[in-house]
Amino acid sequence: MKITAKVEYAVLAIFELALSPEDRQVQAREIAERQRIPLRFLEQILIQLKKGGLVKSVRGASGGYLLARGPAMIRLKDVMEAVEGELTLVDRTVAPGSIVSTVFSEIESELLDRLQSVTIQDLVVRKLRDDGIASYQI
Amino acid sequence: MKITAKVEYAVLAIFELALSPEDRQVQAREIAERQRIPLRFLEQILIQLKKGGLVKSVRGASGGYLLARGPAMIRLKDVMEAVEGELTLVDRTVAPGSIVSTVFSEIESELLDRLQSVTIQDLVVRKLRDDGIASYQI
DNA sequence: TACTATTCCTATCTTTTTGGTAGGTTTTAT
DNA sequence: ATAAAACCTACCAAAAAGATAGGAATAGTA
Repeated sequence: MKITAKVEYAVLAIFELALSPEDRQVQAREIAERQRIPLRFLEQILIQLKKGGLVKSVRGASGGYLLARGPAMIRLKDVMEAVEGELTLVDRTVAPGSIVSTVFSEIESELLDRLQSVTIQDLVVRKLRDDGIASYQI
Repeated sequence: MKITAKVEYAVLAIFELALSPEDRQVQAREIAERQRIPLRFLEQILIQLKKGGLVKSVRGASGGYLLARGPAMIRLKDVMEAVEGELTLVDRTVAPGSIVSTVFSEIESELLDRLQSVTIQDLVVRKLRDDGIASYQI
């Protein structure tokens, strides 16, 4: 795989939702401004995240988005898959069955496991800790 | 990063050189036929591998390529870098300094370490073992 | 009811990357 | 001399990435 701008935008958006109070929808416009994401592009990403079951939306004026479940239940891999489809390091191998291909597959699996191991909650916790440390330094 | 066809071709080519007797050059044409790689494309890849210091070449009629050092001294990461330049999971992050970007960087480092941990010798050993097992099954 | 702000759907567009091809030069064994 | 190989440079087509655009559906509010 490759962490494209789109994937990073998706994670940033989910992260932004995780940081804002539960049950209070956040508008695409807000996220776009805070994270410097092109609004029309972000809209498409949010729709994909919705289809992937990661966010809920409220339509109409003063609508917005919320997480569909708690940040501890959302993994980095989920978010990436929602916008990228199946995650692969090797798209279509050129020598199927070869040892080279096998080894790449093994490494791919390990990478996926790693992405699975990180939750959005983890990111939030780390941010709070980082901000805490930063505030001591003033 | 992403394991492109080009990268896989490069590893397959190096692997092919590792399998053939030392100090006996192998022609691009041979590698191309054995691994089903478009010859003209492979030629370019071999030149990059040479510039990367991984292979030596013998020019002129009945020339060819050899590994520049033993397979145990060549790592998967070396081969990939020779043809792809610097390996990155996140090309240019969209939110530098953010926790999201930091976590992706950490995972990238781990992936690079993993690619560093595999040598071409490892691939050769595994192939011999696999072939051994296969031959028992006849 | 009209207006406005928002989500949502579909299409299009531009740039970059990928995966080659092509023509020709240099080198060397025979 | 010839042929076969490495090597160099340029080009090209398809796919992916990164948006932008037009407008429909929905809902809060004056």
